[in-house]
Order: sequence, then C-alpha cells, then structure tokens
Amino acid sequence: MEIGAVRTEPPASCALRVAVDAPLWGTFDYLHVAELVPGTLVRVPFGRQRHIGVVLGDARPRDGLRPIEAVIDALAPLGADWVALLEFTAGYYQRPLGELMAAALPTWLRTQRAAAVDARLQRSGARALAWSAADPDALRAALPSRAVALRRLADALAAPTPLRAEQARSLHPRAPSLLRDWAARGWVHARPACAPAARAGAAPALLDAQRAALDAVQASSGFAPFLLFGVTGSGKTEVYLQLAAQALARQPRAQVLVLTPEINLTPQLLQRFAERFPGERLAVLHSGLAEAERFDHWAAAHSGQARIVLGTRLAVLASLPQLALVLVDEEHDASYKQQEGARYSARDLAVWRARQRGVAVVLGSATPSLESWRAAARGRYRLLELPARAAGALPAVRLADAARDTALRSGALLGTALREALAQRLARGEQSLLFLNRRGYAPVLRCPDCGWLSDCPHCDAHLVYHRTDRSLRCHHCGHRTAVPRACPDCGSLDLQPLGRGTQRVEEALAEAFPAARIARIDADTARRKGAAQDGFARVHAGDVDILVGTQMVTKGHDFQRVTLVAALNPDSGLFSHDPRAPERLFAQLMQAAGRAGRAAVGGSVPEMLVQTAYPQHPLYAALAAHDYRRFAADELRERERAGMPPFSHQALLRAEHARAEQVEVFLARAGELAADAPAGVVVYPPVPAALARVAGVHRQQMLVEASARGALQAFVRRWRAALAELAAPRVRWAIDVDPTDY
DNA sequence: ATACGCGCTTTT
DNA sequence: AAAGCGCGTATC
Repeated sequence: MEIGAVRTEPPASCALRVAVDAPLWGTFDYLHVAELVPGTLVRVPFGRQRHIGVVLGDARPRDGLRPIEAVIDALAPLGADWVALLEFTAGYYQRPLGELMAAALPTWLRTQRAAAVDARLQRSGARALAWSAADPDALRAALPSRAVALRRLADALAAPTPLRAEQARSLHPRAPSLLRDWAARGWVHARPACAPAARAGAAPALLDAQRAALDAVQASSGFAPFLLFGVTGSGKTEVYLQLAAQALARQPRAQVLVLTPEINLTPQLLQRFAERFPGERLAVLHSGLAEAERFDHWAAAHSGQARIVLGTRLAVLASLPQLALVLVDEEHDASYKQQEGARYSARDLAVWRARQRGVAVVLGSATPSLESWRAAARGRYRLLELPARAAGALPAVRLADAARDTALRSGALLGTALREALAQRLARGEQSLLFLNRRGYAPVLRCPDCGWLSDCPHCDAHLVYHRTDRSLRCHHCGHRTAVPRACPDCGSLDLQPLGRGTQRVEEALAEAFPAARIARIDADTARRKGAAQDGFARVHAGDVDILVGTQMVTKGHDFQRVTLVAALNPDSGLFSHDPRAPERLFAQLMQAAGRAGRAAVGGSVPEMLVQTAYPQHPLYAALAAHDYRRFAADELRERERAGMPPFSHQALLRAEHARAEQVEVFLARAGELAADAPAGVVVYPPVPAALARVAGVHRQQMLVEASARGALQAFVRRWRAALAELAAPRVRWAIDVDPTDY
C-alpha cells in the first residue's frame, strides 16, 4: 500500500443469507468481506436497529444489501443441528424462523460490542460462584426475625455444601445483590463453583424399580424414548439424577437437558441437581432471568461448559452441542405448551431433539399426558414404572358428599367433614393445605333484586370481587373499578357476592378457627416478587397451620408436616367444554395429594379430602383408588369415541379483531380457501373462542382435524400461505398446531 | 416487533 | 400552524 494513501475498507465480496431475530417471514441477505460458515452469529443493521443474525448460507449478490456489522466471533458458530431444530420448529408450528430465533437467542447480544461480549464471557466463566457463610451467627443475627426468605437463604449458606448463585437466586429474588453486600461485610465468601468437588453428592441406594429404570435407559442406544411413570415420592428425581450422572460419566463432554414446568415453583429440582453435582457448572434458563444473566447461562450451554442445562420450556431451544440425554419432568404439565407467539410444545420438541441426536429421552410423570400414555401403550415409548413410595403411604382420599354433608348442603364453604379434619390437624399441631382454583373473594357480584351481575365492560367475563381492597377486577383484561355502593341498574343496596374464591376461604377459616395461623398464596399475594417464596418458607418453617391457595400451592413443594390436603370445589373440571379439563383435574388432584406428608408425622395418616357434589364420578373413583391407569383408560376410550387427540391431530386457526364482523368475514374466506382440503382433513366452521371477547377484541376460531399428522402438516402449510395472501386489514390471526386449549 | 411517513384530527 | 394519533408499509 502506498504511504499516505487513504486507507479504504476492503471490498465487501460475499453475500450471505441471514436469519434475523425479528418476528418476520423470510430471511435477509447481507454483504461481508469473507465467507462465513453457516451457523455463525452476527450482528446486523436492521431498519434503524441492530439485531442478531445467524448465517444460513450464501446469497446472490445484488444492489441494496447492507454489510454485516460484526461477526460475534467470541462465540462458536451454532451447530447445524441447532439450525435444523429451529427450522423444523418454525415449519411445524407455522411461525417465522426469526420469531423462534428471537425466543432462542439471548437478545443481550444485539446491543453489545465485541469487547463487552468478551469481557462478559471472561467474567461469567470466573463468576460461576458458590457461596458459604463465613460467619453464620453474625449473618443470622443481622437479619430481622420476620424476614423468612432471608433466613432461609442464611440457613442455606450455613449448610456444609456451598450454595450456587442460581440456587441462591431461587431462594431469594434479590440474592445477587444481597450476597455482594454480605460479602462486603465479611459474613459470606464465594469461591468458583466449578472447583473440583470437595465432596461429590452422595447417591442413595436405589429401589429395585428405580434400578430397573436406570438400567433400561442405560442399556438403550440411539434414539430411545421412555415414559417414567410414578407417583409423587416414588423416586423419579433420583432416577433423573443418576441417569444424568451416568451420561456425564460415560462421555466427558456430554450435556444433559432437564426440563421442568416452572422453575420458581419447583426450586427443589434445581436444588437436588446442584447438591448432587457440586463440581458441575449448571446452566439455568427461564424467562425470569435478566438479559445479561440469560446470556451467561445460554453461553455456558452453547460452549459446552455447562454439562447440565435445567430450564423451563424455552430451554428446549438452547444450543446444546453435546446433548446426550433429555429429561422432561412432569411431562403432562400444560406449561410446556407455549400459549402465545410461537405456540410450540417443549415436550414434543424435547423428543424431537432426542431423535435428532440419537439419544435417550425420559418423560416423567405421575399422571402422564394421554398422548404419552398411548404412545407407551403402543410401544412407541417404553414404559418404566415406579411403584408408590414404600415409606409414608399415599394419602387416603375421602370424598365429602355435598348432598349429605349438612354444612355443605346449607351452602357453607367448609363442610362438616372438612371442619372436623381441620380441627383435628390443629389439635395435633399438623398442617393443612386447602386449594381452590379461584382467586379473589367471589367470582361475581350480584344484585338479588334485579339480577344485575358485575360484568366486565371489555370482556365476556365477570368482574371478580376482591374484598381486601373492595375492588371489582377482570382477571382477563385487568380492568378494575371500586365496588359500587348500590346496584347500577336498580339502586338496591344489597349487592351480594356469588360463589367463592381464596379470599373468602381465608375469611371463613379465620372465623371458624380464630387461633389458627392462616396463609394464602395465589396470584394476588404473589404479586410482589418473592412473596410466594416467603409464604412457602413460612409453611416449611412451621409458622403456618393452614395454607390456602390456588393451583400454585399444589406444585413442587413437599410439605413435610402437611397431613391434610383438601380440594374445596373441584367439580367444574368434570363437565367443562374443554375436553382436556378432566385430564388436568385428575393430574392436579394427584399432584395435590402428593404434597401431603411424605414423611408421615407422628404416625398419623395423611389424608386428602375432596368436597364434591358427584362422589360417584368415575374420575373421583379412580383418584380414590390412586388408579391413573383406570382414569387414562376411561379418558382414552372417550377420546377415541369422539375422534379427539391422540386419535387424531388438530390445528386451530385463531382470529381476532375489535369488530366481530371483521373476524367473521376473514374466517369465512379462510373457509373458502380450505375448500380443497384433502380427504382425511376436516375443517370445521368458525366458532367463538371460549372467551369470545377479551379487552374489547372479538375472537373466533376454526378447528382442523386430521387422522394423520403428515396430512395435517401439508394442509396447514398451504392454508397458511394462502391466508397470508388474503388482504384482511387488522385481523390478527395465527395457526395453533396441536392446540391444548380451545 | 419497531420505526417512520402520511393524512387527518385536536389543540394552541 | 404545531403536536397527536391511526394506519399502512418496510425492515436485506
């Protein structure tokens, strides 16, 4: 180069096809000075913003292409299998690839310069810390005695095993800053979590069935799907732990993916993995992480440094270059299905990934989804059964017949049988857990004179009466008003709450048992971050006699001193229009039953009480017999008769608009476009959604049913493309493949 | 999604 | 006339 010549950028010589993390159809082409291997992470200018992109391949050079802004070379290119996973998911669920990219990639990268990425990687490598208390007494003394979650964190720090950063965070949402503060005061100290384990977590001896399950998975080769079927406490988690240990021992770089429904409600799974693998770097992926934090965990998984990756549904899209085993806990859980945007099923994708990698996948549940259960029955999945726990029997189920119970018959919330059972627990100093799937005080306010009901002005739903702040609230759109003094229609001053919610149960309990210590956990009390954890901590600490809540209280936590679990009014799940309601109800009741005294207290028998107007219902009979098989057989027979999944495959076209008429016009056209549906694919006429109007938006949908998955896929692919051509201003629509709610 | 321009309304 | 908002369009 001539001295003094103006230094120019080298000519951009290659055009590259790039998938961008924006929810748009298609890919975008950019220029770059050199070829980049497919999978390379890049930062690209996009409109006037910056986005992350993944290079897919070469493109034809043409005018108007902008250059790639930066190659993110601190991170290895994504593997071809990861790109294939995202392409499959986008195609199967009829969503733009970019939308899946946005869900899968850490957005933190969008705005970071190379130096910042390097620095963060450097630091997070060193910063996978484990904490212990340097001075447990000073720490405890400094905490207010009423700060239960703080005390729990302090206790965990005083334990012999150092507490990992991610565990600390699950015990207290503000743990990162607290720990920094406490370290500055000399109460705690940190050291790298990846240091060779001082003491490897000890694996307890296995029961025969656990051993058999372990052996079966270990003996498998290639893609091997298993259904691990066992009630709460039968030792599924121990099987997961030892399977993971085996996989890691067998291959030094192997990675294990562990999916769990909701990490904040199931801290115990994380805790057990952390304790068992003290020397391992764990990556934890869920939506509650801060951007930068999520990047750390994502990068740890992508680099292979984290050999155990534990997370909620979005973790199924993580980059796991050495994936060798997939575990899905509570595989039946509804939260594995994403319910907005790209509506993927993380459980199904987990199985897909295992197939793609040619490895084992273990789906665990006490109440498997009917899809998985049937797959096992047909031999597509191998069934591994764990019998009920030996120590501490399953709670005996008692059905309190609403027609015979004098208190229930007169409309009381707490039946005579329940009151007696509660009184007994209180007398013995044991704990009780009551659940009711309705928060607030009463689901609707009614005027007895004119029949006025507290309806939401924006939704086809009632406004729920919240007594604590005397408000009427819509649980769907968030609309909120003060409780009117008088009926808006007739002026009557005698407005009455109709039905019951958790607040009302709390009130009834306080009235019936003035001396009892009562706690309530539901979406209202859990509004504040960490409040639910506080509540659970108080129960664990024995500071609560009766815990009332929604389904939140039935998940994850083992309450050692709870000997009574009561379902106050579960009947609505029996006759719902949602064909999956019975399945959910049964799973929920079984799960709730599992909360009771896994270590029986003082010899008393743990009991589950169900208040019902239908004590003869087969679902309750199966529950009382702890007989999932019977329940599943009944349900499957019904599904087969109705031609429902898993005997057919479905997709749902959902459409919405502020004006119902627009939705109708759009769906009528959609129906015309579907007129060419091949034999074996049935397209049903449009119907209003279960909640036809939410926040002023009208929603309708069309169901498509096919006997074969391939036929359904081929049809929805063509249909979606045709619908996209339709000029339908402002009608928002999407196809939900394998819908789970209607 | 997010940003921007266009045309029409509301406000100064 | 200046700011304000719904709507349509484009993002390589």
